[in-house]
Amino acid sequence: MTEKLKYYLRINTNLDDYQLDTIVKCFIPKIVKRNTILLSEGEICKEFYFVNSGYIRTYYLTKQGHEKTRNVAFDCSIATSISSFISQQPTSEFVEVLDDSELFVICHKIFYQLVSDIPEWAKFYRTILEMAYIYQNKEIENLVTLTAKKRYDKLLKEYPIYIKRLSNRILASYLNIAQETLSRLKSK
Amino acid sequence: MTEKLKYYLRINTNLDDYQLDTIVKCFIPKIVKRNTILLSEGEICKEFYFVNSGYIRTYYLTKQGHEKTRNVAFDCSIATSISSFISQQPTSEFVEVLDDSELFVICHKIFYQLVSDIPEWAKFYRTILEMAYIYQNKEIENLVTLTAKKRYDKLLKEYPIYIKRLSNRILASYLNIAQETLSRLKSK
DNA sequence: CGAGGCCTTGACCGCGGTCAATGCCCGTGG
DNA sequence: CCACGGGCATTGACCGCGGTCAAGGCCTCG
Repeated sequence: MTEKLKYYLRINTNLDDYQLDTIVKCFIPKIVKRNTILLSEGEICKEFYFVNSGYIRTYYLTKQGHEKTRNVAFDCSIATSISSFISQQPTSEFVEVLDDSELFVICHKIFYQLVSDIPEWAKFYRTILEMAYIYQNKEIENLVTLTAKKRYDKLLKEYPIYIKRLSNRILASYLNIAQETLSRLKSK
Repeated sequence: MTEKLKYYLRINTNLDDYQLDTIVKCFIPKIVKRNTILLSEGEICKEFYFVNSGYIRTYYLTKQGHEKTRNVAFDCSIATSISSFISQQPTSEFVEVLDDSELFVICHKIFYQLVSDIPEWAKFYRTILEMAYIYQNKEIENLVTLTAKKRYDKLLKEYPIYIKRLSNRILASYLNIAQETLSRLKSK
């Protein structure tokens, strides 16, 4: 059951087999039903997820009650409310399971224990941060330079999986446009 | 001349005096005139700056030729085109000096040498990444949840230095609004 | 003194949001 | 098995925020 997690770590780190085993043991499997909320606004994020199957998203709510999806993690990838996980301050995000999913969970304390104890894991953590930074950087660039239509076209071209697997409601909130606008964009 | 840099490192790291000296020696002073471009779109970012006096910004150009300011580093803070510095891929950003400034520069190679050699520096680097992530995260939240006026009001309240020290042209591009709109917002 | 950059103000307008009505799909319970 | 209700998608009408374009004034610097 831990094959995907092991595979993921093997290709993203230089951990040796012994370390790999140690680390994998720190992850606890968690079976969750679709629509489960793993973390709510105001809570402190204590968990870091590896998505074994299914997929999950992070989003926040505007004052007007609109959802803004910031990230979607499909299977064989990682996710959490990074800001809160880092800072251990209350999050403004929700983490939600979008389909019946199998997750592996590592808690904040053990995660950072590994960062202190295993240099190669510290390096992996650094890489996560670097990638997360670059991802957000692109996201900002898209938001401030592209129209709604161009953001849609770009996503369709670069990451069609988002368009295939997400409902219009969530896809729209990910692209930061109204659901009605997305519907109109698609019908062209 | 290196007092501010030393002070900055002392309060942001746990480096001992010997390490501090080693590191400070890796920074090279650089005096630059206002409007100097330190890095242009398409180049690979090789330098990391500490702003001793003056201030610098990063921005990019849209297809329509509009500037979008993403970051301003005032004195006693750090700056670079982080995405490109991390990835060593061509940047989409410009780094520009906004006033006659004194900088300390450390090059990419030595920076990462220190990351490998001095664990405490690796930790400092991690903290930079964490802070940069959180900063961008807030920026996205502001962009997708607030109107132009509210972004201005929030900046005025939380970081009035931006409004005081930046020209309207640059302030507008930082807030992601047209200069004319900013002018109208201010006159209320 | 002139040129160029910056700021302000007015007129205009289009992108995309809001509101509302309708249709569709699907899960649930009688 | 069908009836019903709720969530989601679509479409139309409307409109407002904020961008664009243009003109004019002011300041700075060569």
